[in-house]
Amino acid sequence: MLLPLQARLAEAVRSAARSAFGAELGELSFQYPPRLELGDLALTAPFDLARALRQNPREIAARLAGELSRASGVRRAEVAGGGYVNLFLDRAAFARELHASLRAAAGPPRVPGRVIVEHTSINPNKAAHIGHLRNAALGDTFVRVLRHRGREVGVQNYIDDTGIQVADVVVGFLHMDKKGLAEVERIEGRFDDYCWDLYARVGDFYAEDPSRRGLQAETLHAIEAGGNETARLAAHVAARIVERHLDTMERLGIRYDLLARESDILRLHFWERAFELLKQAGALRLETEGKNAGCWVLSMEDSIDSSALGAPAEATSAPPARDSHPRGRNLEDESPRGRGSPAGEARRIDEDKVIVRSNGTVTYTGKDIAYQLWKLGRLDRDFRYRRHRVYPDGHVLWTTTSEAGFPPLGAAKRTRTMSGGEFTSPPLKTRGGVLGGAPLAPPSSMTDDGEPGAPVFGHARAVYNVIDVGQSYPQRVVKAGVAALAGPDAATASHHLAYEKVVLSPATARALGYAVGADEAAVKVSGRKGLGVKANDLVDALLAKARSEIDARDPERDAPARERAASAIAVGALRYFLLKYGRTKIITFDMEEALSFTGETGPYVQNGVVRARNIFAKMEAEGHRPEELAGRAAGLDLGTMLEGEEGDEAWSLLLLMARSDEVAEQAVKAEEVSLVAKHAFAVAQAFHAYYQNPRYSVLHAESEDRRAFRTMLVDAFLRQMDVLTSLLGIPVPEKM
RNA sequence: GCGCCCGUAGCUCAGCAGGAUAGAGCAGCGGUUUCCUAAACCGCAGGCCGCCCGUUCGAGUCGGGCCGGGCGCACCA
Repeated sequence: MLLPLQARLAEAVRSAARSAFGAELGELSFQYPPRLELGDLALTAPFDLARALRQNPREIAARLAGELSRASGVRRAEVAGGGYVNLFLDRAAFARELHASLRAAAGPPRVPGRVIVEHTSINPNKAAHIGHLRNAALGDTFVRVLRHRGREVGVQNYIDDTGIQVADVVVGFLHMDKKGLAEVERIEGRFDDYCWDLYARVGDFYAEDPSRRGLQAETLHAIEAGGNETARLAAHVAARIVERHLDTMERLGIRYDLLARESDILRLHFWERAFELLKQAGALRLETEGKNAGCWVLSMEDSIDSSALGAPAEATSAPPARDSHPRGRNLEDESPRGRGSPAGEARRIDEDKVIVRSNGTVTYTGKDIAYQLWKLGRLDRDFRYRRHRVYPDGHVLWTTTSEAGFPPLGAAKRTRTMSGGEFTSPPLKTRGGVLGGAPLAPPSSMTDDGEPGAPVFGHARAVYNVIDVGQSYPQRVVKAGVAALAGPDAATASHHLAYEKVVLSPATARALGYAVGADEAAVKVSGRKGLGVKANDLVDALLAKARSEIDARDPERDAPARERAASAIAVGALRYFLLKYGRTKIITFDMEEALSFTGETGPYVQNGVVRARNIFAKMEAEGHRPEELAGRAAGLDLGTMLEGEEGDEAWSLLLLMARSDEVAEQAVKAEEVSLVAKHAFAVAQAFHAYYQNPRYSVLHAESEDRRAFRTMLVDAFLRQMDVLTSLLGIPVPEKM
């Protein structure tokens, strides 16, 4: 709401600067004076002009203030401090417009082009833990904010179903537990928890006898080759764990559009194609001597313009130098250091990164380059798709597939073209045919291939990969590969949304049964050791806490209502907890703190909304019509209402709410969703304070006009919070 | 060695496209419930913004250099 006004005022400032000083101002931003008495918006442009013009900033400010005081929407403008121009807005007009726009709930204009956000991407070999939740909460919230700001977003969850982590669990089943596919299928209960324990045992199994690592390699090869019992077991494990992960995330309101499986990337030969293209482009070099002899390497030095890689040292002026990280996967384990790389070994910087090993196999990074190229619509291959699950609201989650019946790109003619793409590769063979006995319907308008009705995936204008910061280096390699093949623009379109890990507080680690040294400030989560807080356990603990709080307050509440509220509070508490920290901050997870429902927490935010709703409920119970009253407020003398002590307080609340869109926009630009969380808290806090004052009672207002005015304020708050809580994925219970 | 992240109140963190007396939450102390009641509100106390130098009219915010902590720099993912 504030954004259009700011744009208008910025234009007025520019034109004033032009006419008064003949100066051209670039981007200018508004600030907020520290106190309401000083003004509603502050302008620091005079300082910039003063430098350029070598004049006194206060004099410049005076000229600008004169111009701006005539701008529409501005009541007055005054010079303050060393040369600020402080603007006082026309409160009545602003309030009217704000309320109208909140009631209309009009979104921002659509921003053309598809955006892909990849998040979660947990190895499908064990239960999700707190670190994975941070990834998912971050990604999911970023998606919500992007959509709010008009982007069309596709959410992808990458499933590494052929990787070493799945192989380890398979080793555990086959060689430790002596269980084959049939036995594993019969395992009941929480399969992800079962594998969690098993995975930890496999670590010990290898440690006891290093030669057992051979089993790992053997298993991995069998999985990649496919068509054997081991591969079928791996597929079963991965598929079952993925279901558990999806269920876990569903508890938190986190959903996806597509599961992108690594096995499909392999079987549909994405890498082979990317390899060809990379060789053609001269991006890869076959090393003939040295330690990388026989490998295809990607040069990290001269690949392309280094600014496109977001090289950290680069001080690019255009975008805020925030995006200095490439991308990777949701790493959950400490890297197995200590084996074969003794400390103190010479560590010279590698300018080259091996993409294809001397034995001809491709590295993870190579596969990732292919996947990233596909996301950007720069690979002339596509997946086949089929429906994976339908969420309760009807939303369909698709999965990639390479199975027959879902013809890949190249087999059928493609109606939708890829930007600049050429289809030189031979069509892949496909058997076409039937699905579940039913003949395949012709492709829908949205899709060319695969199961009918699949939307277009890939072909993104921008890609955000939510991956932990530890993988910044491999992600830079991916970016370099993309740059080498698709140019700097494609690299720039690839964003690594890097976030720091979650570690455990000593108290929490001890509670989990781990010995913690007195000098340790934090304990690292370790999937290999089975050390960590499992996501479902955490949600369960939050639920239990919420239930007991509800019982203490309102023992009469019926069971379903109680459960609904407990769930909302648990989810709200957890999501807010995960979102309130900046993403580059290591979160030291402490169970007691996470279970807190007071202070700067999700429940505090929820409670603000519930209290506002209570006002309306009470009004209705006493025969008032809040909706109607709020609508009538537009006809009030808002100018008078917004004066005086109450007027000031109401005004500051309105002004704060009005900043929401600006905050969301900043969150997108800075790739920092904690801004939205902090803002939602601030708005709730302002409302709590206002609400607390009995003199501002809506129900017991001194006049009908006052009541209408306050009703409008509460109505605006509810509508704004509806937006903000949705952005954060925080549900609001009917009652607290 | 090179690179990245972090270092702000006792604790956990905001603030960082430079701007007006540095803000929250928790913990502590003291208040506020016949009220749209408290998962809340008000007040008190608590800060060489790691250190030094620089740029600037102005630095917690930018640059350089240190110090401390974490992470990365595989033919692992």
